[in-house]
Amino acid sequence: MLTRKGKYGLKAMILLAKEHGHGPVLIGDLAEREAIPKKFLENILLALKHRGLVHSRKGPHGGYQLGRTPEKISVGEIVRALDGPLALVSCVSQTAYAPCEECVTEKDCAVRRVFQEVRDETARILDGTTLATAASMEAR
Amino acid sequence: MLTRKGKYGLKAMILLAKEHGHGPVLIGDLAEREAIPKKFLENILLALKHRGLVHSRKGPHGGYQLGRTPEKISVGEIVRALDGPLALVSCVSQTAYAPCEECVTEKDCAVRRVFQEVRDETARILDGTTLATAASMEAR
DNA sequence: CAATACTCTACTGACTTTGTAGACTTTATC
DNA sequence: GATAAAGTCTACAAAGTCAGTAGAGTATTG
Repeated sequence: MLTRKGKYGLKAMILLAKEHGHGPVLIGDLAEREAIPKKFLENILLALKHRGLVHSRKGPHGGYQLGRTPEKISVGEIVRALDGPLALVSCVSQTAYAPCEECVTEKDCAVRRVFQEVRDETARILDGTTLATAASMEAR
Repeated sequence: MLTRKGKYGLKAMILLAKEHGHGPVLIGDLAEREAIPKKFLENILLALKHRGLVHSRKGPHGGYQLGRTPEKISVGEIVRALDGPLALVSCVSQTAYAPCEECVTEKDCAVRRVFQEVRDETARILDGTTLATAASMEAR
């Protein structure tokens, strides 16, 4: 499941993509426009900031902006930053590989092979979709 | 994430597929061969039984067998039975659709569109892989 | 300096996951 | 029909995760 954290984060990032080039947006504005609890969104944006996906400015006229242009930020990056690896089993994760404890024969584990394919397709879609694409899907 | 329940269930089912036609297999044997806690596996097999994916026989010479031939049971069915819907967001689930509470404009929600595609690909792979295929991936 | 706005850590309640316990039912065999 | 084998079912518990809140701290503008 995509957690609320991930969903909220994606929605906020898409909104920031739409506002890209128009100066920083306040957490409060983001929270209100997307109906996200403000304090929760603070945590989310902070995590995104630590990954360099957003930049922030404090003080009056502060707020958040995308860390890169919308064309250069993928949905996959955001999901990984907030919800962790895309892989459904750790033994097929690219970003957080870990062998299954009990799995002796990883090489020919059918579960692994099938979920490797799922991961690859998921990554293809999510890493192939940028914020620019996502933003353009929505009516203004 | 695929839960342990799902992973254990898949492994047990693949083993049952390999043993298909050779009579019932004991829970204890399944548990030992796949290093699954026996009591936990009981619950898992029970859930699979309630979905008709396995048949059981009590008493001496009892045990579990597949409810259908390995060609007619998909990995997707097993995952759904044990871990629930494949969709990462409820608003794109085929088996358990539910609109996002906060989402006003479902029609042009970019998150939804992207995860719709992910769900469809995931379902294509998992529903398209049968236990027969999975079993044949593994060396005997 | 005062107000604005982001930063960071820690906490909490609810829920889910991963098991375990134990009493019960059915079936085969002697 | 007694006995042992084996699955059935409900309930419980510990640990972990999720969703959200609290509050003190820091940087910036004017």
